[in-house]
Order: sequence, then C-alpha cells, then structure tokens
Amino acid sequence: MSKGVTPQSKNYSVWYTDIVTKAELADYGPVKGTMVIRPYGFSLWENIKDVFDSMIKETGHVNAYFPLFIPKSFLAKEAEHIEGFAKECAVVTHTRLKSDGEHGVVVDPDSKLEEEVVVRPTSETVIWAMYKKWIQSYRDLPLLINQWANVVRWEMRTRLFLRTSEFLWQEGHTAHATAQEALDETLLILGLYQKLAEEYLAMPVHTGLKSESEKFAGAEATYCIEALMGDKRALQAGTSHYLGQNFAKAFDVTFQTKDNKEELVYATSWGISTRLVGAVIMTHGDDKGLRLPPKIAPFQVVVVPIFRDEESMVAVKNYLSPILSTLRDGGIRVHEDWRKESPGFKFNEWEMKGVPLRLEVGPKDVENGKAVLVRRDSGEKLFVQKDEVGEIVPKLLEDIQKTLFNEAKDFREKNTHRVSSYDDFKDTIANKGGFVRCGWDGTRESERAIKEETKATIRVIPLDENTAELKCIYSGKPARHEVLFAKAY
RNA sequence: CGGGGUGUAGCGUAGCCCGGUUAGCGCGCCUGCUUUGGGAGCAGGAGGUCGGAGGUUCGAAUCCUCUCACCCCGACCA
Repeated sequence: MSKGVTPQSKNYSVWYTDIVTKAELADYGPVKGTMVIRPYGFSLWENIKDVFDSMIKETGHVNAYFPLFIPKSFLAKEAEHIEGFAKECAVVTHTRLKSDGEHGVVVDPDSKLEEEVVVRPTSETVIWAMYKKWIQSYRDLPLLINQWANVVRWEMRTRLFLRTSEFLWQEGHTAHATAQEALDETLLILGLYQKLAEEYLAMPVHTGLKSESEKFAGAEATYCIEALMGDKRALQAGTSHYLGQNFAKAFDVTFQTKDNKEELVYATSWGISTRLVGAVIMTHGDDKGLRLPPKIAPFQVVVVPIFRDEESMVAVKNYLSPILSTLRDGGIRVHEDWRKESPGFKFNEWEMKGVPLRLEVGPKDVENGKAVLVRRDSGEKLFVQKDEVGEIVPKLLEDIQKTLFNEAKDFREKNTHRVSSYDDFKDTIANKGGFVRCGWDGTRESERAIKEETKATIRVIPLDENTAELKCIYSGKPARHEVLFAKAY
C-alpha cells in the first residue's frame, strides 16, 4: 500500500477512488463498470443491511427472492417503466458457447433464445407477474415483501459504489387495498430510510418528493432521501415510490373487496443500495482516509500492541486479555493487529480504514497500569487507567457517532443557501456549491432551463416546504413549490 | 459514436524520436539479522511472451502495417 491519499482539495474524485481502493473496500472487476466488493467493504455493507433488515422486519415485512431473469416482454407492459430502463438493459440472447476450433469460444448461433431474457434492472415486473397469482381477495392484502438482490443497469460512466453496472440493493414491493394505505407505506419506508441514514450512517438527509422529471419510471410519486457530499454535490441515497395502480393495471392484478367488488391493487416499491457505502465515504472521509460511524463500522476498536521482543509481546498480550474480554462481552467489535509491521504503519493503515477508536498498549502502559485511546474523528489521544477502558470505550463510540453526525449537519447547513435572484442563484451554484433552497413555479420548462444553464437539478421538494409569498427563482411567477436545487451525482 | 491519449514485473514508470551488451528504477513481494509509542534499516533474492499478429532488418520494446484493450474530454445516463 503506497502512502497517503490524494488530498480532497487537490482532486476530490481521485481522493474518493484512492480511499475506496486503499482502504480495501472494493476493486475494479474485469468487465468495465463492474466492482469487486472486498471483505472490509462488504462487512460495512452487511452492517448497513442488517440494521435495515431488522427495521423492515419489525414493521411487518418479509424477505423473499425473485429471479434474475425477466422475459423481455414483461418490461414493455408498463409504458413509462420501459421508457426509463430500455437504454440500460443487459439482454441474454443465447444459452451456449462453443469452441471456435482454435483456442477461444464463440456464441453458438444454434442456441438463440425464442424470447430474449432481460437481466433485471429492477424487479417490479417479475414481482407483479407473481402478485397476480397470489392476490385474489382483500384478505391477501397487504402483501409486504422485500428482497436483497443484485441488479444490472448498463451505465456508460461508472464509479465505484456510486454507479456500477451491477449493484447490490434491497427492493421492497408492497401491495395494498387502498391508495391511502399504499401512501402510508411509502412514507413509513421514507422514515426508516431517514432513520438509517441519520442514526446509523450519521448522515443528515433531506426528505421529500422528486419532481415529475426526476421521479421513478412508472411511479405516481417518488419520495427520496437526499444527502450532501464533501464536495458539495448532492447524492440521492434512497427512494420510496408510490406506484398507484400502474403496475396492477399493467399486470392485471385485482382483488375482491369485502362487499364483493373487483378493484385494482395499489402498490409501492422502495430501495437502497451499495451506493450508501459511497455516501458514507463522501460524508465523513478526510485526507487521512475513511471515518466510519461506530454503529456500522466493521471494527469499532482496533488494538495496536507495541512490543520489543517475544517477552514483552507476551506481557502485552496477557495485559490486554482481560481488557479485550470486557469489551467483547459488552458487544463491541474489536480487532487485534499483531502483524509484524511497525506501529506507525499500523496507525496510518487503520486511520485509512476509518476505525473509530484505536487502543494502544505497550510496555510503558503495562508498567503503569494504563492504556492509550485515540479517536479517529478528532485525533484526540486519551491516556486512561486500565480498569476504565471497558467503561469509557462505549461512551467514546457513542460520542464519535454523534460528533460525526453533527459535523456533517453543520457542513450541510453552512452549504445550504437562500437566494433572492436568478443571478444570485447561478452564482451560488457555480461558485459556492451545496443546496440552494428557493421557489419553483412547478413547470417542466423552468426546471429544464435551469438545468441546461447551471447543471443544477431539483433534488427534492422537502416535506416541510413553505411556499407562502415565495416566487419562482427562474420565472418570477408565484412558487408552486419550495425546492432544493443542487448539482448531483 | 466524434476528438485526444496510453499499453514495458503485482502497482507506478525509464528506455522508443535516433534499432545494437544481460530491458533500468521506485513501491510491493520472499529470506536473514537488527528494529518497533506516527508509514524502520541493512544485506541477499524472486519476478518480464515489452498488449497481440504480421512485416522490414544480420539484429526490433524501439521502424512499418493491421488489430485488441483501456483511459480522458464530448455525447448518453443519474
């Protein structure tokens, strides 16, 4: 591992790539746009996944698994849906290879499929084809199913975690008897996403609605959580869609009501992906590397023992043993680094990997009954008594979690601007970055004009919008919505 | 798809214009000794179809032709 990362100030996007590869979160796969999630990065994803998995189970959802392959014809059943995904679908056309007679292989033309198969870019279509079979009566509703899966979207330009051809995610697909119930579900999930982001990833988010042009292909309404990254660009971190009866119509899914009427089912779908790992990196990372929120960090405490010889190593090991047992009994994820590298090397490496707390113990500490704790968030060093460690570590972890959130929130507030004129708007987007909170007349024309001129898009129409006396920043007409504009990933 | 660029060890590169010893260097890797509280030092060592194919030549990493792959900018996407 070469020393250091490219500073954020020099080139943010190179900084980002350096962190991902040097902290061993991920590596490039052999096919362009693909990514190998390495054990350390996968552990981070698993922790995020486990937290959210419990949240949805507690609210009555269950997990299932639907096929990777979807008949091509299914995609076309919902007009807007196919419009949105057609340009990025991987399509399976053949089922066999054969030897080319030399050293390579070629596609066997005899194995051409009658109906081509699409690798899922999202699963609404297969799932609703199945829901048609499973739903007959109001007694079958609501149906609250989630799946953890991979999906493929053949993107032109990819970036590790943020946009890859294949990614891991969770997609929830629910069916309800009434529009209200489906809307409640959409907002319930939005709330869980916000909780996941803020309480676990320590990443403050704006919640609200997408504009017509930014909403999911096939949805009536798309709600989202939107975060601000360290380079002052916005990132969509999760979406929850109210699908109305669009998919029920496309797949003819009806149910009988109590009073024996036939009605179309109402639907939602919602997802978060491995993109959240990228969000964590860009929300908290600094020029030394990652800074991971304790609640989702693969290791919460890394132990760097310091010793001269075999004898002092044994002494340090024995000294550490009861301390580490106490921590582990307290449910803390502890990693011991006994590798034959210098302490300085290990300090730098674990800082790169963002472990929230480092515990150093050396001969001096053994002698004095002490230990050294170092916070990754602030770099602060604490010299503590051996017996205090078990008590102080959980408190520090809690404080680090809070500090990371507060720092991110301060950063976002400092980079959320209100503007009084369109010139001011353009200047802010071009020179300051961050969010601009302002009025919008609700027309596609204004939205498009602003995007073309400034590259900024409406990230979200916040739930707490206030349009009183607000005017559209572009047209000057009375504002239909208060919105947050930003340049986005 | 348009414009530009790059392919030499696991990674980063020198050499190419102007053909000529055993293709050099840094990081990493292996072995040993000394080290270890902020990226250790010394010694020894392993590792190369110079992207691929063809050609010119006594001789090609170097010159020519073809080809493949990747990167950047634009377009596309979010």
